[in-house]
Amino acid sequence: MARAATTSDAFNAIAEPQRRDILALLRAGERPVTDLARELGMSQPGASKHLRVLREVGLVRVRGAGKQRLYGLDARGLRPVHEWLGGFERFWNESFDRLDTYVQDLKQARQED
Amino acid sequence: MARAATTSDAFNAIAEPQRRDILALLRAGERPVTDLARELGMSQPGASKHLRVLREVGLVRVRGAGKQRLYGLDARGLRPVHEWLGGFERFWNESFDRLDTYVQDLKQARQED
DNA sequence: TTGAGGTATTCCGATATGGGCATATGATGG
DNA sequence: CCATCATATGCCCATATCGGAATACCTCAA
Repeated sequence: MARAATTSDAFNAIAEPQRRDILALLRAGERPVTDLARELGMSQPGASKHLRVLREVGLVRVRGAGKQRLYGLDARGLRPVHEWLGGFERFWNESFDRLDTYVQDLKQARQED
Repeated sequence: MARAATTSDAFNAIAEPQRRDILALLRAGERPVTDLARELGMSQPGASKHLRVLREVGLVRVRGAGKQRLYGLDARGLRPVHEWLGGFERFWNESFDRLDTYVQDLKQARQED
């Protein structure tokens, strides 16, 4: 089996940096494909492909506007990610502490050599 | 070019559901590989591989304990993800609104057919 | 030392990726 | 209808993936 499809969920979709960039740009408002491509330094087909992925996981919506197609952010798709992360927030500081004791253990072990 | 390596960053590491499950389990405390494998219904080599990835992006720490190796959570690695997401929280409700108007546009367009 | 439990690594196959390029499809204005 | 701009798709490549199976590795105990 290969890796899960990028189109499977938001977690996979935002694993790709360029797609994160696209989403970030779209916070400023709707944009046509070519705009995004130019602004992010990618090819037009490249942008279209990434947008397709984002569309398929529901992070982005399209709207025809004359010849153009305006892509807009639909941030609700990020909620599952945020919720999953929420389960870990309380461990951030704790992890710091644990690491401290861990590092001290290492030092001690080194002295015992 | 293929997809970015899973070991490249936390975003890629948590794109895999089983790895998310491992991290979630580790919130309850350190565990040896076999434990995780059994509890999550995966093979021992499978668990080891996922743990390697998590180790390489710094989401997990190991500690030898006799024959066993205890894996523990290091949730700090999730911070970048959380921070990136933070930039979108304020768009969640707004997106709702936008979607409403979008749906209404669709309805209207359909009536005009 | 040898054996045994616990874990990591290697090799394999099937599959999905992202990028470049060419080209198909769409919509608009003459 | 045609030419044109805007976008989407298809195809190909090199590469990375995850999973399974076999096996190498490590640590302890006898």
